[in-house]
Amino acid sequence: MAKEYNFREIEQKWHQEWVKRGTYRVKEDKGRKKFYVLNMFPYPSGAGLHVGHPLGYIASDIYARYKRLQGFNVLNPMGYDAYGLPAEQYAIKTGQHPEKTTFQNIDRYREQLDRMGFSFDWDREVRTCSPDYYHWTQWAFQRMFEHFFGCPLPTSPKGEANVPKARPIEELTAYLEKYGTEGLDAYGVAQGEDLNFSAEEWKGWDEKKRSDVLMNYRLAFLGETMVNWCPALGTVLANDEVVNGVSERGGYPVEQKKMRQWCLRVSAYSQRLLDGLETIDWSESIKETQRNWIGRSEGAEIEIKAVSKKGDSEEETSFTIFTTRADTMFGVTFFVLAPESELVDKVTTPEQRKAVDEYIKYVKSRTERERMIDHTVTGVFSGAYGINPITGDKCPIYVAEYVLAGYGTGAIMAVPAHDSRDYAFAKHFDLPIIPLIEGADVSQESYDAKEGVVMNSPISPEKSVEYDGESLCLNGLSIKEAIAETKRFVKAHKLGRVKVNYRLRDAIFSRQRYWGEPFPVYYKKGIPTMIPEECLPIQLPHVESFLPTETGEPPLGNATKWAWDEKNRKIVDKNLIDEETVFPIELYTMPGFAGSSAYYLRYMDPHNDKALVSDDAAAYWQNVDLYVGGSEHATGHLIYSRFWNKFLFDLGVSKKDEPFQKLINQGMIQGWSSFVYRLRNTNKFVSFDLLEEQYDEAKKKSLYYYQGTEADPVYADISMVNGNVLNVEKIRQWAAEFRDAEFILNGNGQYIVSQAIEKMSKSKYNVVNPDDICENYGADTLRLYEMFLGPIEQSKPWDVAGIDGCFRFLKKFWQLFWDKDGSLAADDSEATAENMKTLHKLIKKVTADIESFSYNTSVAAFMVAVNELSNQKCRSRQVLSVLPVLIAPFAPHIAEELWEALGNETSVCDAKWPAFDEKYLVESSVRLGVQFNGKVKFSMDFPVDATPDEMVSQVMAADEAQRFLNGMQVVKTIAVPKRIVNIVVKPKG
RNA sequence: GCCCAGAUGGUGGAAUUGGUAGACACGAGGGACUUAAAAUCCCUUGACCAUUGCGGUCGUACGGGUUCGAGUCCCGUUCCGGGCACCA
Repeated sequence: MAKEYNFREIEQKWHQEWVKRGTYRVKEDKGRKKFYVLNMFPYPSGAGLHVGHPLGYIASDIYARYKRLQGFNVLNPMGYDAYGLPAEQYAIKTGQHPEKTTFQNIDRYREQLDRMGFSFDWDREVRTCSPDYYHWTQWAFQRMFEHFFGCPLPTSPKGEANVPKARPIEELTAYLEKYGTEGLDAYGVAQGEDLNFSAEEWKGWDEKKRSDVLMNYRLAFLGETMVNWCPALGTVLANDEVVNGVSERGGYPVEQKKMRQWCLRVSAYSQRLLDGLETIDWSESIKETQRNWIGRSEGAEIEIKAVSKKGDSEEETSFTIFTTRADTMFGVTFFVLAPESELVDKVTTPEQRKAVDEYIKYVKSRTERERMIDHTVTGVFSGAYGINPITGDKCPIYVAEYVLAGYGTGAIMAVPAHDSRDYAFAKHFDLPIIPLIEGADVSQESYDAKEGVVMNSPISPEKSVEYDGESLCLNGLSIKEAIAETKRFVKAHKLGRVKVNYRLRDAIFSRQRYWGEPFPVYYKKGIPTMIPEECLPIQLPHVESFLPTETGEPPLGNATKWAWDEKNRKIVDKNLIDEETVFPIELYTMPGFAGSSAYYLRYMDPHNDKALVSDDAAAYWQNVDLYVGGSEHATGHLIYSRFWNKFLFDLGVSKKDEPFQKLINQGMIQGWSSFVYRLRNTNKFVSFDLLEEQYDEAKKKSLYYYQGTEADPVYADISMVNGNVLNVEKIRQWAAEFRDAEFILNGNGQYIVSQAIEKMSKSKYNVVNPDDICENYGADTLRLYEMFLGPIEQSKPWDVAGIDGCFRFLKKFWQLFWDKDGSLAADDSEATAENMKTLHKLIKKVTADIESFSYNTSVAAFMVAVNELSNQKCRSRQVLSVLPVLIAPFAPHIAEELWEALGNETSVCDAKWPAFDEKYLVESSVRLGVQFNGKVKFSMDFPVDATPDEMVSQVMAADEAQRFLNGMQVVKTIAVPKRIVNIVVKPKG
């Protein structure tokens, strides 16, 4: 009897062995080079893992194992992102406390992960919801609170490089004490607020006022921001949770509300986040996404004088506009303010007051979302006029919602000829349009392109105001030159300044939720104060009622023991609050991204209770060499994490400016959703091929009818379907709604379902569970198959059909090592040249493929090699003993088993990755196609080292060539060694 | 609207980066073994024409171009996916 490939036995055995031997435990080892591989840690949802989850884990595990075989000291950890909204939603849905469900889900995940044979060092596991872990989330938050961002101040320690970074807030307070805001260069003055004061003023203020002022600079700060507030749900909602002004869940009204929230000053790091992208090895598309998100734009801020007639007198104020098109100053025909801008109130004339107030009321009634979708032109005249400093023209100032308060200065100059939004507005309000680019036709639409030659700038010389004897003229310049020239002019005559703006917003950092990190903050007489560092972590109190409350009180308000006793430095009952020594603690919790922002640092030193990470560990592991995860985190986690790391880098905690050197974005594995069709208002289901399709233009989807009755699609579980044929008996047992249903079958007696490729999700009943695959084929087959499916970066639907091919391959691979009688086939016979060629071809291919993450082609290379060796009847130990090492990254269980069978006592993980030797691959001759006029006519063998001349003369001498040379003359010959021989001929004469 | 990435057999996907397109796998068809099934093995499988032989023609979304030679490079078009979006 041949020895059977018993994957169940093998895999179980090695799971136990690995644990017993501690095969995957990692220690810092200064003698070896480190390599840090990381997956985005999973969110343990109630549904468990589906086949899509392991894709990235397998890919990174292959790389980690490969690097280890190459002699690197590899860190490959795993943990759980366990705090946040989904965990809480799941708990609410199942009526269980999140503490309970989260730990249940984690256990289930662990069980599933363990089956797949990953080389994770579980001793380093982190859970964001564990106090040992969030201790350091809270710690980092406190440090952000205690820092501001900027270049060294005169009050900073001497000798610091003049680069902007996080600096202790004490340097700022020392400055303010000495100089006030005079000459201060620190990031973070609140938008639109005039924050200038003298040292005397500062000294005169009380603690509360100073605290408020410093909030404008702290990297973690309390700020007033507009949020989508849903009173019925008692929580803030994200933009995507609001649809048409009502909550997505429940349809409750949502209002715009200004709320005091904790925020992180991510925007301070805009330029560094942008610059850092140049130094990391990420895909161009994800870098581009981040660049868009950061949204740097270079432009100019220009001061505009405004006059409003109030009664008989004229009142003069001024405002600042931001533009990237300084060259279009001569085309300005009006100005626009954002409705939320504080200037609106200042400039509005009494005559226009009523109209403006009404307009602002209307704008306030609209949600952020409505404003995004609906671009109809709205606006109102303020009654005031702005004076264009370049032309001296007096242009009306409008208030319109198309100008956003949060970007730039909340005020713009409108150039209808060269901006489509201004154009639409000008047409609507019948305002003049002055074209500025030669040849641009602006009678139908604006000319927005940044190409062309400037004209009408000015229309006539007197239309350009003189400053110190100089007036601006841009006529004849290209747009680029005109922009530069205008900037120079504006700067030289102090009409404004050159300015860079970023779209990146500060992150709102608090949630009215229970299941998150509590803030280590208490309110001492209304002043937010940090709980002393050595008292951390502040543990999340257990509360029975964790649901958001209707009044908007955060659930932490239900905690009875939730006040800070400053004197005794501990948490006490909130009834003891006296505002003298016992103070209320912050009731908000941190958002999901708090815990996931620096977890990669914690893996380096997960049990340290003195620091987030020890200096030694951080110095050894540096940063993540290879990070694997979904691209959906491009503008979330991957921005926050980079921000967080840069902050910790400024503090010296993190040793690298960028946390993730190389990033691979694995694609999604989609599921095949299946639909059965129920005739409306009946319990009859009709086979899909019997339905008539009609396309509904209004709903933009197909509707289905059977004998005039509309049929509605209903999800059927993927396990009920074979191909596209429904197992009727099975579905009757699956859910009550089908038990007594009538199924109308097609002519073949089958019920056909319709199918769609969708994201794998429990609610779509298209989830394929990796456990079933492991059960039927084994983890090695699953690993191999998921890699074989295609490039890891690509999204693709799960199709179980091809898995047999990988299973067959592993069986063949296994059989290579065993004789018919079940004894080991490997012997001491010498490997043939053919054997060695196959082996080294494989080594070369697999090595190159792993380095470039082309795992699908390396699996194919294995299949070819095994077929060849099998045909060669190779028994040589010289060859066979290399194979388990090569396959170990992909299929570790079978590799270990064969490695042991070959008589090795150590784990295959500690073997050495084989080097390929070119000498086995060198051919004595190479077969090349011979072309005439670029068409391959026949093939010939050439010596590998043949020169072009030799190749050509060999072709000319060949009998086959005479056919094509007959009656022809040679025009040209092209011969590239090992590549191609081409003879260009044409008829003689 | 702007930006990014794509389009190759019935299917998933290869192609040394400009050098014989379709590796490998699935599916399909045919055959061997078997009482039978499963498992295993062998052959065929881009299209069309020829098939008693060689073989020939066309083919990488579409239209052009560069080149001895293009799936690969350039220009234009169409379609699909992703991101951003009154960001001045």
